[in-house]
Amino acid sequence: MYWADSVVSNLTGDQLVSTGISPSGPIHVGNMREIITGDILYKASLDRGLKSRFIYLCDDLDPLRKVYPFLDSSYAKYVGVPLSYIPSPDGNGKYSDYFLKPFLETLQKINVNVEVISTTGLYKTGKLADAIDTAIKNRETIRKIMHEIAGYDLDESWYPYEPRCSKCGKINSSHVISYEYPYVHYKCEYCGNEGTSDIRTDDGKMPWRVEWPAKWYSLGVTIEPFGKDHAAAGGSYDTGKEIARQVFHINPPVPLMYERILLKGVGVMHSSTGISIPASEVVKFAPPEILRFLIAKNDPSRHIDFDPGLGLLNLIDDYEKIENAYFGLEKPNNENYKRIYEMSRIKILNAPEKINFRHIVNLIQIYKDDTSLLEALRRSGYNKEYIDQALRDEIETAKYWLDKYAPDNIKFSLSTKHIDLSEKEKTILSEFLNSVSGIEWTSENIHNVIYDIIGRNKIPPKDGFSLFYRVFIDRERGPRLGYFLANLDRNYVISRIKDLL
RNA sequence: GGGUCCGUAGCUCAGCUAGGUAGAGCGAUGGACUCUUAAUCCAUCGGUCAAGGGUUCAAAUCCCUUCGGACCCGCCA
Repeated sequence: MYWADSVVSNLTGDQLVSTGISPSGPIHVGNMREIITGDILYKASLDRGLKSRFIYLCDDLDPLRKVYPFLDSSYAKYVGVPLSYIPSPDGNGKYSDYFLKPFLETLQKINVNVEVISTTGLYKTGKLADAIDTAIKNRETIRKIMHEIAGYDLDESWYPYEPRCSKCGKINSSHVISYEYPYVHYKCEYCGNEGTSDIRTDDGKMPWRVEWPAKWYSLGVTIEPFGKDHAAAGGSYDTGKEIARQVFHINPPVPLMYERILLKGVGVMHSSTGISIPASEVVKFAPPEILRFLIAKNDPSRHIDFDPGLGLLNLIDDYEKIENAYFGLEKPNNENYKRIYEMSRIKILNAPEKINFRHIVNLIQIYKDDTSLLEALRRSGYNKEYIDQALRDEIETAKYWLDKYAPDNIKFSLSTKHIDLSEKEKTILSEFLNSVSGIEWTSENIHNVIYDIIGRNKIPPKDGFSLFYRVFIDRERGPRLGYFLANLDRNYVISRIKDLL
């Protein structure tokens, strides 16, 4: 059974799938596993006929942990201050929104319709006040759970609440002196300020290990995917589920641990080390369904090696295979192909997309203007009189990929360079000109003509083919020749050869 | 120290939450053919399912142990 269907197979009643990513920096491909896994679970739950919701909790009341490499040193003063209370690196609005915005735009593109909930907002509107009150009143129980399950040694003065200092703004520097609903009295160790927090607003927050089950409780979360870092023994899921049971008296959500996405040949992605690709970047160089596909087709417990270079083309081929199989045009290569396709596709189609990505990658290297590109596309089966938005997007995507991620050996450009030819080579090209004027301009015909000429002249095929590549793209190898020339205008081909003879 | 995942053909992996004849793609080999940004078609070869033990009429599949690999957690989330 498909992994997502398996997770929801025993559930009954209303479901709430919850995900969360901190907007402390650029949200990268690795983070996308959280949200897309959540989306797939949500869809699987709906497909099972369960009334379901899907939320993304944006942890924007979390403090800035440190001055990340992508921040300038002026951010030192904001370390410890919640992300929603720090100015954006570009000077407009909040820090958290700066990183959230491109992420949300990406979600649009990959058809993830999630309710975005700001954690700051949750606190501010008092939605977590009941949970905070309960947690504080049961702080002995929580302390015990933390000790027994996680090995934490929290002293008796510990409170499951971190006040936000009203003077310096830091949320991780105060200790609680006393609590009387709804007020927490604290002293800030950083600036010495003594103050009062109202738990009915965002004057402070619960520490993560308490906040997580508090969210389950306050929102009614029933399904939650999370990274393996939370899944270790004694980790936050372990303590969270006990706090859920003993303190909040609820059942913890069905967990789904997922592995990381690694960059092929590089390793784990970290915003801090610079080896990461922002999610907003991926949808610029890959069709949007491919990002979904990457995550939908792999079992969450398996890590994913993401290769934005040549591997991307193979991934796209793989997707096209599954799409074709879905429409009965090809034999499936995966027993879950139907579900994988349904979870990956961006919109429902009646037939597979016609234009192959590799094909576009080749065509845009030949045709630099829309008119000739459109002509070439129409020759290869595209049947609109204009370049529609979907095709336009695909072209832009392919261009961007070629420019930034494609390996050199698949790049080429039409050559106008003069090259010196031997007599033998001139003979071959002349014969080609003679044969080619009368044929139908198809890849097969062209290939046959060339093959015949090469054979007749008794030269090694390799040399014969590379001659044509030298003439047209100034390289020794290239795309399949018949296919390639068929995509060029016949008159162009003829005149280019004539120029050289 | 603890945890998760992985180990099945030369390679990448499927099969494992219904235990019932060991699978696919690629590669290799042979053949056809038009060397082609991973050409196409046909055929063949190829596995003690990491190892050991247990449960069972029956184990790649369930349980235990060991070995090897990757990753995660250890008071940050």
